[in-house]
Amino acid sequence: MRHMTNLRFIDAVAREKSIRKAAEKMAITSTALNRRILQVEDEIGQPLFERLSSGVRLNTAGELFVQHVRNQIADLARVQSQISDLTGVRRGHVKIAGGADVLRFFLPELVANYRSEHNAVTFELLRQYGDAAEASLLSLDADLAFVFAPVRTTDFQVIATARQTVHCLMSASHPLARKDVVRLRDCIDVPAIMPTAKSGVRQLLDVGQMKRSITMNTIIESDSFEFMQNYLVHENAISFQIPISLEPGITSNEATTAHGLVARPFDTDDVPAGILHIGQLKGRVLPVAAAKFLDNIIHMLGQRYPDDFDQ
Amino acid sequence: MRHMTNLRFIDAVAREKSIRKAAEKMAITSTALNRRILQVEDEIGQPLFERLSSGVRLNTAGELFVQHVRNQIADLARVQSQISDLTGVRRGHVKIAGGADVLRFFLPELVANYRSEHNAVTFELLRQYGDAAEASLLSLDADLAFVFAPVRTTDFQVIATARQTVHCLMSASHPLARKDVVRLRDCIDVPAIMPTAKSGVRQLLDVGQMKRSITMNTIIESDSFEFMQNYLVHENAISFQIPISLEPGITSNEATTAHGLVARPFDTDDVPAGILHIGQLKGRVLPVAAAKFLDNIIHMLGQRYPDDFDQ
DNA sequence: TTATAGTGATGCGTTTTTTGCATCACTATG
DNA sequence: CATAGTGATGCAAAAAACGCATCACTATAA
Repeated sequence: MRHMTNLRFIDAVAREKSIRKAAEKMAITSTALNRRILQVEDEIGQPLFERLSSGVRLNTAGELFVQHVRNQIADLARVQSQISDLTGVRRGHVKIAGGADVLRFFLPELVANYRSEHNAVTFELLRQYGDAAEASLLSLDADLAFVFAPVRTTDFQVIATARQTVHCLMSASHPLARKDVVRLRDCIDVPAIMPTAKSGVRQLLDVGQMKRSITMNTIIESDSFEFMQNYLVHENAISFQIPISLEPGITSNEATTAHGLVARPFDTDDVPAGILHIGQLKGRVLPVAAAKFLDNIIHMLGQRYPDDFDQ
Repeated sequence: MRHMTNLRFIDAVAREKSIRKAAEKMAITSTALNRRILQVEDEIGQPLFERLSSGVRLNTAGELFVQHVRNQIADLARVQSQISDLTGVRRGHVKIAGGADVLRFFLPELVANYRSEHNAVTFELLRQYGDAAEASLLSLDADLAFVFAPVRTTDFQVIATARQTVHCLMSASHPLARKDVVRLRDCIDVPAIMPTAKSGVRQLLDVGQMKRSITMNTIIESDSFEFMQNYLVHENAISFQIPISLEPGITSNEATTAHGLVARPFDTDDVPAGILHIGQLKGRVLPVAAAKFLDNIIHMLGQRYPDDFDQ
């Protein structure tokens, strides 16, 4: 859309904090871009950027204006998606922010299903935890976000929640695998691979350790599921995940997966269950594709966790 | 704002339902305007207007797009007003739709007060009743609306209400002027000047006439307060108004106004009191000036009708 | 039926705007 | 004090927008 170029340029400059860098990214000369910025500032009647020796920075007016610009860009996308939807072809681009948990099995399956029906819809998956995911909603870099504990509740509109019990992951031959429910005290001295501090699982585990005054034997900290999983094959350690990131079938009594791992839930008196929140920016009207995909998410969650699901 | 010209053009064409007429209004050649429209349609990927022999008309996609365009225009105005507000000078333009009732004394006083403090703020007063006022909110032709009975409650957000008892207006020498409260049966055969059918007062009177099975002696129907008032000086008739449109002091026992008229309330068992609603488009963030002016409206109503006011 | 007045679309030469190069003025950093 | 980075600006070339004249079409009225 032609009339948006100035707005996109301003957005780019705000992000890059440099006219020259933004110019390069937007494939235009810095001088042309500079003049466009000056022109807009002239029209507004006051500067939007502070000029520093190292580039530019938004001033207060600029902050207001850039928020407006991003709204406009997002709203245009929504309208275009609605208009496309009129002809029957659903087009659009859905941007989702979430932790590694949901990016592992849940979203790939869901996105693939959706795209098999609407192949003109494209997706963007941002691996971000908590704060960062919420910030992406606010800057309109994401349409939907998966968050464990929403912070900015004034901006974050919760659409649905799913209760997730922390599970203990280990080789099928591990002694703990014989239990139906794992207690935290069982894990003392057992070599443990901890998820990254930003993840929801880790925060729940920390709460549990505080409550029971237990310090687990952390040998490795990682945010890579591939690493954890492959490591457990070599050393008889334990790791932690929530159901949404577990391979299907891994919670059964027999190790049905190729690598011979099983998962057992923690007693929720020890490690509290986490509430996974699916949300959007409050008050925003989502593009058709994002709204429909959200419906799918909710449907899938309701189907998969009928007892721990809330809408 | 330069980047908005295309959008404003589209808005104009949608309103005028003719490219040539819109072109004239926007001070541009019809051919230039035509090409801009074609270009936008090309960018969107499908037409926004149907071409008729008598002009153009929005199609479904166009309806969606024009609503978006109007949102953008309004939102830009809001941001500009917010930015101006940063420097301390409050600029802006406030658009208010309401019946003749509120335009008579209430709004002039309020607007004058406001402008004495913020003289960079301009106003636009639209004389519209009910439906039309709500439609103006929706098309963003108005920021605020005064309405008696909101219809589209999904779009109309009520900010405050004021209960208004219908009053009977007459010469101080009229027999009815001796009563403190007027009953509908007192008005039988008394020559009456009725407000226009669209007004809230009229609808309340009609309810009363139905309820009591009374038909008043309507000799004149008008929506001009000036006419009514001046007529009552000549013939000993009665007319009807609500407090917000009454001259200050006219409800006192003595006729203190120059023309010697007094007002007496109806018994609300006969003619029900109307609820005047002040509202805005639901979900919309108003420009600074409009929001602040709304505060003043609410404050004034709360002060003037402390018992019949609700927020 | 024909004439007329209205509509939007289009080819083309002119005008206006935008762009890019070269360069200036300035400032942190080493 | 040199250097490498920043945004701003004069000027000529390129691109976009504009306005005139005109076409094709369609209701409406004579």
